[in-house]
Amino acid sequence: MDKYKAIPEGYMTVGQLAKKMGITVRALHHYDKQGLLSPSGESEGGYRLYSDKDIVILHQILAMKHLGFSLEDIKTHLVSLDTPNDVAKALAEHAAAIRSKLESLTNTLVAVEVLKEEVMRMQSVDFKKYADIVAQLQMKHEHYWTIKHFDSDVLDGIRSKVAYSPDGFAGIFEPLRKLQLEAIDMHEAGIAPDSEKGQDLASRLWGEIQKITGGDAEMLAKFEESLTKMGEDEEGLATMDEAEKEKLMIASDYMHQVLVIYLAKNEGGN
Amino acid sequence: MDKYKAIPEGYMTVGQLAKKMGITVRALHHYDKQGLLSPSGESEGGYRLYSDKDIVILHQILAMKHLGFSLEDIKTHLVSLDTPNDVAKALAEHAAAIRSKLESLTNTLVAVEVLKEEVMRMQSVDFKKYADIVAQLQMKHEHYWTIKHFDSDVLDGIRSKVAYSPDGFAGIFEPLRKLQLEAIDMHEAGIAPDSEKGQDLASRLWGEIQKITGGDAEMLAKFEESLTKMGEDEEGLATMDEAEKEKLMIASDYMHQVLVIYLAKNEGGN
DNA sequence: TATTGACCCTAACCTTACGTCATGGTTTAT
DNA sequence: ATAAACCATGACGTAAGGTTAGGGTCAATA
Repeated sequence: MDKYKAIPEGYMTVGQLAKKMGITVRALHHYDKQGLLSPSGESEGGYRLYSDKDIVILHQILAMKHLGFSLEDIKTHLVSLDTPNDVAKALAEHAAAIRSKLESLTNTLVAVEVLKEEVMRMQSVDFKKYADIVAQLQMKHEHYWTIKHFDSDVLDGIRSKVAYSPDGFAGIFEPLRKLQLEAIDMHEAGIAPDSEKGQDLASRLWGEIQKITGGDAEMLAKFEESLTKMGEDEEGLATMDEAEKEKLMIASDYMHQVLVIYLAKNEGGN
Repeated sequence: MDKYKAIPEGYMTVGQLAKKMGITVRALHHYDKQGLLSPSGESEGGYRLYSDKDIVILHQILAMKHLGFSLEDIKTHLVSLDTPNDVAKALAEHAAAIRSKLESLTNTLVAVEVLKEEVMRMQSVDFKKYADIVAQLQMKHEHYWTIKHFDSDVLDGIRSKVAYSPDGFAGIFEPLRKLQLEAIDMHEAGIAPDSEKGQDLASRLWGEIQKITGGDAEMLAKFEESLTKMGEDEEGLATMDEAEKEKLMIASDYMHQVLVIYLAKNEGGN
């Protein structure tokens, strides 16, 4: 009655294990070759024989895969023999990652539906709108104080970039945000804007600005302007607490100083 | 002041377009070679020159890509010259797909958090639990009346499969659900269970059952039993309306008849 | 015991959407 | 004219297996 039974004691072949776990034989072969799961037994003819111990490991592999880990990451985790606390920490981190994915997927959903409405209402298709919608949804996040006071022309000009870049908004503005934080640190450390470190910051900052504006002259000018007038806008600042506001102003001020010197020195070059 | 300007009238080179849209030059090359977007101009030296018309197309490409379409699908849509209504329909379909992804991602999130709690509480790691949690979340859906009355041992035995199969629950039970619908149709058409068509259904049904149970004898028996006693369970049926209940019973009955004959004929074989 | 059918082995090429060189030509500023 | 910055084509690489191909192995049957 039972086709699979006479195979060695307590062992399963690839096919049996695959069926049981809902994966393919090829996947098991792959995991073996990649060193993720080598069966603990072998038949005389060279068949892979998996034991219960192997199944436990396979469960871990599949669970982590379901969580979005790459096989390579899974492998290192398997070797690292982590304690329950480590596991809990990793799970918590992953939960956060999933949450942000959920958020961006939700944005996408909204964008699709808004676009659909547009298409039906206007009886015409304009996919450029899609980028605008996606970008605007992403820019709404209060979290990104980085750009609160940018000229709206600048923001308009980069919508496509924000929408289509692999990591969306963050992918574009995260580097800039880091530079802002650096600027604050340097200000607090009393590093002079015309010092080597200050000018190094300026150089990287200018590079980022170029990247973001795409070298477009008009946008470049407006972008610069936006940087220097950060903090003047009362309305936008209303939602921030004092500490944050303070930081923003310091960063803005320091970046401005540093840039002015940098650009004066490198007028023609670069 | 503007580095890029002396290039032909109203044309951009790859690099300029790439910067503007936040993608890479390589991607544009790729789209060209795949026949998705060939620039409408060319310089004497063989440079690709993109016009505004090309940008419109690129917007469509990038938007659809963001929505999760493959380049190949995008290509067919681009040539199909769809009307606004077609576009709206496609968008609606995609919205549904996104919703189901959202749902499964939400499940994943819950599973991760529950598992984390478990790990912290028990101070031990058991990844098998993960599959159980994920599977149970998926099985909660009322929608799947297919399996409402299955023996709980059967359900226990396939949790890993449900959790890890690429399309989750649906990936495993969708074929079975289709067979149920077929059974109803055949019953209504008055096709005899021992006719050729009836036995064809039986054969496919048996195949599915084998796939789901993985050929395990014990589970196979229970699965069969579950099929035949569908509809007896009052509690589970309470949430269905009459029409659905009726259908379920018809399907269950017809499938049973068909299977009994099939198994009697193919006792030893197969 | 020999055969059969279901299963297993390894090897090797295929897939997506580009990233990343390598090599060499083009444009434009100086 | 020459360099800097851009562009072209070509070819190989990636992740996680899918998919043949060619050929052994296992367990049951004749």
